[in-house]
Amino acid sequence: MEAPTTDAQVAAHEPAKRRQILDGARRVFLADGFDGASMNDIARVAGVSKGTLYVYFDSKETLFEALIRDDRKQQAERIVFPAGAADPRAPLAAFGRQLIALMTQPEMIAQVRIVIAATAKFPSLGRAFYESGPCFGEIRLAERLEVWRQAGVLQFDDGRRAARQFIDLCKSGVFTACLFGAADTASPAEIARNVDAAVEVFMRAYGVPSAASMSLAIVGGAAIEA
Amino acid sequence: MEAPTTDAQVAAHEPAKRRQILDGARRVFLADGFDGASMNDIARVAGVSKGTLYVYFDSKETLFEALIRDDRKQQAERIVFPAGAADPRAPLAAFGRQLIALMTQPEMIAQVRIVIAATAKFPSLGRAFYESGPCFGEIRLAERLEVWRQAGVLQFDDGRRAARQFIDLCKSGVFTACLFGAADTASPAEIARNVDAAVEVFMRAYGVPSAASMSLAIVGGAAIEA
Amino acid sequence: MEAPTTDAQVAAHEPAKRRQILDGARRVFLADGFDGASMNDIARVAGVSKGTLYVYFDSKETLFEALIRDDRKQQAERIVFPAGAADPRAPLAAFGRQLIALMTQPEMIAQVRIVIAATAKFPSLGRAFYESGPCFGEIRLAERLEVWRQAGVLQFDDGRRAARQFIDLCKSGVFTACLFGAADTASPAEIARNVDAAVEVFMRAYGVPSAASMSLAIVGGAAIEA
Amino acid sequence: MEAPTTDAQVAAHEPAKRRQILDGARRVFLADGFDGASMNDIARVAGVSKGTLYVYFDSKETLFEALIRDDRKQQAERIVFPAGAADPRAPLAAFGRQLIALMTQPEMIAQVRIVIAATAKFPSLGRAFYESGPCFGEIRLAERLEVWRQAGVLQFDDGRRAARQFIDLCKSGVFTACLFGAADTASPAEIARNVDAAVEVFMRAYGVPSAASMSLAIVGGAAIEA
DNA sequence: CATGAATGAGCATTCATTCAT
DNA sequence: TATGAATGAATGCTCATTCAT
Repeated sequence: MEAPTTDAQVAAHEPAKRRQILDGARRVFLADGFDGASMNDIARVAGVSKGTLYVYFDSKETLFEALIRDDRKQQAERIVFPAGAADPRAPLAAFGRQLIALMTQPEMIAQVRIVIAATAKFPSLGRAFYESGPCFGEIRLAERLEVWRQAGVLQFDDGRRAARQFIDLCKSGVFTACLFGAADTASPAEIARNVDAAVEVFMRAYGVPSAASMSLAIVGGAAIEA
Repeated sequence: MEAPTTDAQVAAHEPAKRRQILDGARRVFLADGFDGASMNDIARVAGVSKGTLYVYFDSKETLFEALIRDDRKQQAERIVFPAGAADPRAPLAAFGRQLIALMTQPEMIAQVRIVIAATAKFPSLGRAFYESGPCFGEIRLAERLEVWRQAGVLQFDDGRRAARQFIDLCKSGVFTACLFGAADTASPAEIARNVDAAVEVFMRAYGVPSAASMSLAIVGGAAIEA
Repeated sequence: MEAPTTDAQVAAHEPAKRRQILDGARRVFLADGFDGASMNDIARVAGVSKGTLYVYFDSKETLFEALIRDDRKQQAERIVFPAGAADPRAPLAAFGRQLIALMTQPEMIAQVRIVIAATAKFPSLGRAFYESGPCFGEIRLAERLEVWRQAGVLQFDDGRRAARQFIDLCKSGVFTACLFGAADTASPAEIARNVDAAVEVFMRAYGVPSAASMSLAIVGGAAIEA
Repeated sequence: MEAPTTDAQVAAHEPAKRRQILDGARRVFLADGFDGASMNDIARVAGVSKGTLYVYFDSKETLFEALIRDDRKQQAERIVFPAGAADPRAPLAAFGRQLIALMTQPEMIAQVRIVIAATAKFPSLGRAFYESGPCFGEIRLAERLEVWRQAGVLQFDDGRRAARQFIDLCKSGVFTACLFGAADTASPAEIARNVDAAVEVFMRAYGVPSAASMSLAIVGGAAIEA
């Protein structure tokens, strides 16, 4: 019933108006949810007529999908991954704090909620979100961990798993609470405490202890940062 | 010219019919989402008239809340927490496997999705779910960890945080993937692998190196990752 | 579809419970209107079950009709008609004040409103109300006027018309305003002013300038309009 | 995420369609009453879709109010008030006959009934009706009476009250009977009789006895006017 | 290409009435 | 006789979508 939609539409029509519609749609969808949002509201907020909405997007569902996919593309680039350093602790902590601060922002929570809800209806959408979000961050972090492993300050078999575990340890307790509305946001102090605990656990599990690493560490700073 | 009811209705009338309605409602809500479910459908699936629905529950919202709360109550009792044992590894692993198997069941995933979606609209519901679900498990696990701490096999400052971290390490990578539809379910093998890794990380972070294990640990880096 | 209802039901069942139902029905109907009243509310306010309602009355309409007819019977007896006196002015004024005070009571206004509304649906009910209310008062007043006419202090051809005109002059300006919600009630002062003006107009139109009153009237003009 | 509209909608869109809706609404409301009328019926009778109803009017209530207000506006203009003339009798009688003929038309009776019923629910509507109907006529008539008073053919203190009394005398007996369904309409003959009686009473109460009548009045009328 | 009036199926909810107990 | 749970048609209202302009 659709057809070449996806690609055709991404390129179709005035890109400026397309963007304008998506911006209006984002505000309304995030505020009211997929079902709660009405095309009327979206048209009004976007400043176009209802008819125009249907020129650019075949249906409410199509518009929603396009919106989520577009957003993902932009957000992945906002995160700064830890630069190499002799001791992973500080960079990991900085990365964790940054990540959790981003993830617990109300708009991000709203978006995650709506995507999770939509996944039941549009499985491909949830998958796309997962791959460009959690998965993407995991891969990038794993690349950094690998550098430290090669430098001999970390040891693990499965870098992806270690990266994932670190991220989940950082989220532990703050993200889930926000998602279920048990907390509105996480305060910087709370985030810091949580991330520090995560770093501690992570380092005990994967840090190379011993005189060996110590002696390495003495000279290792330079080698590590890759 | 109205009535008190609230409590009367929560517990009201024929409990069998109440259950019958909740069972129908569960099927429809999980299949179609909160907004997607129609009271008409629920009545049909439950095998009662629309009017009867409103005799037992004041509104769609009320019915949904009752459903989620009831389910929570039942599910909390299904989990068996690790019994005391000299070595925490096996009990923790058993607990983790059981927990993750439960959490990655398709119906559970569907329910979590719908609750997260509903949290945007009814924050109290999300909070209730969080408290009787994630939070509850955390507290119970923390109690067990405390036993081991007093037995001298674990050491930590904050038992709640440790418990939460263990659970998040178990979920790491499988639950989130299911939630976003990136995986349909987790295979027992996958769960086992993930939970074992979680136990390993947890024990390295919080385990007390006893004389026995210490000798292992000296050379144990290699042994561990298996 | 009914049958011997009216009479059968008037006599049927426990008269005490019948009264109890009618009392509850009155409160609800007057508060909420015919359509606004629900049989549920009536049952609750009357303190009987919904089923019992239908044992005593065939339908909501039947109950409503019975209620209005019963009420009419009682109210007609509340009015005291002017006793004979040499000069009609004082008795007429007293009667007028009493009548208007009764007619502008909020409950009476509510009842008149609901009956007028119901007349569109149940014409016989409006007619019954009219005959036992306005019409009845008119006839009784006409009887008194006739006494004065025979005493030679009033003169008119059509006693019914004169009576009706007097009543309408009394109501003039206060009753209609209440009926349309332009006034909540009429204050005693306002009623008195209006009734006095009515008496004045009525006496100028129908009073016989007797020798006695004439001598008064010669100088009395000033006294009158006060 | 809503709109201003109120005024926009009162006057909004195609005036022709607005009129079309109001015409349909009038037929249904007058036939079935406010509660008895369904928006579905109104849409069908008006020949528009239910959705269109709500484009032009925010709610059933709004539609009803607009209908009543519009009708009022038109009807107020239909009445011709008595022109000045030396003798008020003929103009007053003509005015009275015209007014009562209008007020006893079945559609007018139906509308008055429905407004009175609605007043219990929407007091502002009753008040608006009163002010643009009874009140308005009263004021206009009082203006004419004043002309006669200045010409020396009528005398009174309170022109508004006199006007109101004249109107109520005209209505006396016919309007109330129609309202309660005790009469279907008033025949021209009946109206004429009633209005003539009203003029008679009114002139005796407020007329200045002319030279002609004065000789008669020498013993009565003159004294009266004070 | 853009508009916004029009559509009508669909929704949550209410309520007069019935009937097994 | 009295009950109140159950019914299901009907209600006011919304909204994704279409289409004439």
